[in-house]
Amino acid sequence: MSTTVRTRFAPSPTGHLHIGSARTALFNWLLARHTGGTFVLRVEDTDAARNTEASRDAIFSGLKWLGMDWDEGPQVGGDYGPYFQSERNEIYDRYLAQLEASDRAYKDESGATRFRMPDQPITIDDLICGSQTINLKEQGATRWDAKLKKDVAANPDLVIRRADGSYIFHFVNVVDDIDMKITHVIRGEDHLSNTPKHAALFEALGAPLPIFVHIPLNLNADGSKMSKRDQGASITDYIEQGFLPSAVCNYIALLGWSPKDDEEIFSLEKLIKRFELSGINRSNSRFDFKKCLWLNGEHLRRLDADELLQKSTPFLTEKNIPLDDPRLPAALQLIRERAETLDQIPAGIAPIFSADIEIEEKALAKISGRKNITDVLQGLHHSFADQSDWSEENIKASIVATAEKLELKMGALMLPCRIAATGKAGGPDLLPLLVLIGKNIVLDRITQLIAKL
RNA sequence: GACCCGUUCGUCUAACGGUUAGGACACCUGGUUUUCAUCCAGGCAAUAGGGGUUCGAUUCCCCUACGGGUCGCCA
Repeated sequence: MSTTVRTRFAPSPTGHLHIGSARTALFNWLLARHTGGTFVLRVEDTDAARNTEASRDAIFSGLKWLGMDWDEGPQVGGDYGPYFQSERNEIYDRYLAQLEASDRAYKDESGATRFRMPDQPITIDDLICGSQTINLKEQGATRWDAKLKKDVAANPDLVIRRADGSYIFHFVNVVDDIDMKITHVIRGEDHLSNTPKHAALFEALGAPLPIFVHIPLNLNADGSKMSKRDQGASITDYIEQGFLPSAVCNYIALLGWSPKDDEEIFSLEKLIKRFELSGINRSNSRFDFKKCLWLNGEHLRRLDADELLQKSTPFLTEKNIPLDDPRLPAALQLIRERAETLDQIPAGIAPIFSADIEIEEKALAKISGRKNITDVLQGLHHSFADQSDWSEENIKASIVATAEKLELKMGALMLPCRIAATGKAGGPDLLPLLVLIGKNIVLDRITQLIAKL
């Protein structure tokens, strides 16, 4: 048996959990789960000035919300800790001593420690991008100055420790991957160009290279780079808008990875089963929120009643919809067929639970011009009032009877009836909705609408 | 600017030299539901451009264009 897969997600806690980072985490997590390996969470907080506790918590809770757990890391521990880089200085000191002992690192005039870049070509193999060879000493001898817009002379030796003793990303990243026995480094393609440097460090530390997997980046819908402020960039956007974690995972998995067949609605379990590194493609992708929305609707419809209630609860509470109302389960079943996100649920079923409704102007405009609108509403009112058993069948019978009396088609009465009862032109299936609202309230609302016209 | 990666319908993608270039979202049209949504059927729509290699290129090679990335004592 080959060695067990160990992957890691190594976020820097300097902001919220970005959707692109979430996807990187997901790919690492999926590979570990697919292969029965280990998923490690490591917090890269070596930049004390930019790290915040709030950000760290947002990342943890974001991962958990998405459904990802970690086998080693903060909160759960593990054999290769600590899992905060800020607590690993002794380990870094030890590895640094190793480099210094072999004269691969030295202190420069400013007091910072530099890694002596080897003067020979370094070749890395990337599972996605192929192999590439580069001479870092040659290429590092100049540096692009963005302001001057030209190359300037530079020291090719990599700074790995600041004069104040704190360590630099490239060094700690490599040391931790060695020390934590990471087998697959799955990360964004923005790190591809850094990888030869990392490979040089691995070599100097006498460690074998992990398998590098640089995944393509996600861009905005217009092709621009996705930054923190862009729509849908933060995982909290999805939480607040009522997306389901499984749908978000499903969608981001499909950005850059393909099962190679026509299946595309995946639960987390199914993703684990199907995920293969060979299904990752090479080109950047753009976000398509409409497809994400569609996928969310699909996941919403697959929820069982209990899950639906549980997922909807925060959104219902926010809009003061009573959780203990016996009509709620039926209402949720009614609305779930046409909701794409959880936050669309309360508005759709609010007419059942709130005493007052607001008549939308657009809706009103659709019927206010009709000649016989008052007759229609009065006819419905009379016929409804006569029903002693407020059932779907009887309501339908009332509508049909009223339509015949007025020499109209049943369809012509549905919209006025809907607007009277809910204030909206669209919504859940009307007959069961009327049942749930209740006879007396429906009658009152018809009366109120007549008064308005 | 140098180096690196990429480029199939508007978008996500399939097709590991031979397909009428497939699927999905979006969009459009019809049907079902006497409402709304679902659903069903159909339609629109792509190999960036130019050279090779080959009997045959979406597929392999080169050039150009475009997009993205890297070039920090940020991660």
